[in-house]
Amino acid sequence: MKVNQHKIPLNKKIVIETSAQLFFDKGYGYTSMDDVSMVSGVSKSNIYYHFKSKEDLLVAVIEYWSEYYRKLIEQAVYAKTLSVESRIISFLNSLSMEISKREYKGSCPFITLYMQSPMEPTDAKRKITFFFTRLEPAFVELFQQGIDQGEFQGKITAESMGSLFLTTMEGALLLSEVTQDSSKIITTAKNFCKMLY
Amino acid sequence: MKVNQHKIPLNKKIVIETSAQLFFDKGYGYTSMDDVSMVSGVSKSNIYYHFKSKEDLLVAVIEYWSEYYRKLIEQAVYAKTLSVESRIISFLNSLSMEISKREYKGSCPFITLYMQSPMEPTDAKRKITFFFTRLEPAFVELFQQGIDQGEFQGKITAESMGSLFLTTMEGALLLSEVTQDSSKIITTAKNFCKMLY
DNA sequence: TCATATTAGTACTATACCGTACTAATTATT
DNA sequence: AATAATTAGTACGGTATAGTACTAATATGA
Repeated sequence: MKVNQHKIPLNKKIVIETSAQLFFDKGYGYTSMDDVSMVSGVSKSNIYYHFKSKEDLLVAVIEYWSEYYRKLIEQAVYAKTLSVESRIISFLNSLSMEISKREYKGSCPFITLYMQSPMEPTDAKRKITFFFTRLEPAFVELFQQGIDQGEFQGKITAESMGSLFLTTMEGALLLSEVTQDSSKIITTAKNFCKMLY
Repeated sequence: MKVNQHKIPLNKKIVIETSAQLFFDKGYGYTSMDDVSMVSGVSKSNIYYHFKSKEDLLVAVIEYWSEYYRKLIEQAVYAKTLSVESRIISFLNSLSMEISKREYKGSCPFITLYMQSPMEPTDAKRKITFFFTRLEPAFVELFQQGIDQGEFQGKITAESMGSLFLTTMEGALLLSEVTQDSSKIITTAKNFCKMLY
């Protein structure tokens, strides 16, 4: 009846999930370790038992978000019975639903956290960079399917399409936050697809 | 022979320009008022003579960047002898030159500063939102010219094009920083234009 | 000239917050 | 049962930093 089969201490998981939300909502710099302790209900001493520093916790949070989005995107890419555009739209719908749930605060955790990092290279920043380099091929594969199935015309290569799409949607996520307009995500995606026909 | 005709105290200007760079490079939260004082060479007491708080200084910095980019974009939009694409490319070239000058740190000051702001609405955040709402019509006008001159086909409206372009380039700026790849800006723009032909 | 605005310097306060130390209880694990 | 891992609690140290107080010098403008 144990929830926790893999020896991951329960509190460690709670702390990661709590601070993932807090860092995302309030920002890394505006979230104190005492905040994390209070909101999670885990004692501060226990937090420092699991994480040697706040930055160490940040790295764990980034791993958490990486895994979270990796799964989300995997679902979209491998639902091969649907058209590429409908897979894109359903993926973005789940994204924009989450964003409106959090009242337009915090569009993309990776960019948000990267921008809140210090100038110096850190493990956190490296992990974020790595996430994006891993992400692009997934989108390229998606558009390759779209080209192969004749859904999009091959005016530009699948590589360019995937890269451009990722870039565009990243911009849409951020601008939807800055302009408080969650509809931007879907309209951007639709316009993008229109240009590909 | 006075540089300073409009009664703007010299030090005030120096402080704004210095902190514009520091906030951009190091980040708002990682820049102390003592840093600003040391780098600018203006005494801290004098800084607080001109700005009642650090956040007040931030607002001035955002106004500075707004004006800076407004001018840059104005030049691009109203150089009507050139083709739209070449105006876009030359505008983006000046952008990416600046970015490589600062060694890929700090892509878009507005997004960077917005992401570093606290959750609560602030004057700074409002000014950034305002900047982007003002920015979009300028790009729309640019693409309207492109359609009118037959440079782009009207597969989507000039409104959609302008909005999509702004979104895409914003994403390119950010991802060029996160992935440390300044070429992304130009390649993104070129691919974007290719899709419009 | 005289008032006002701008400047530097120095010292200081208040506080938020990361991280540590230590104790002791409780919960796995073997 | 014994050992190790996980947990809470409490208190505190150290430091960075926003902002203030006050004095006094210098520039500016009327």
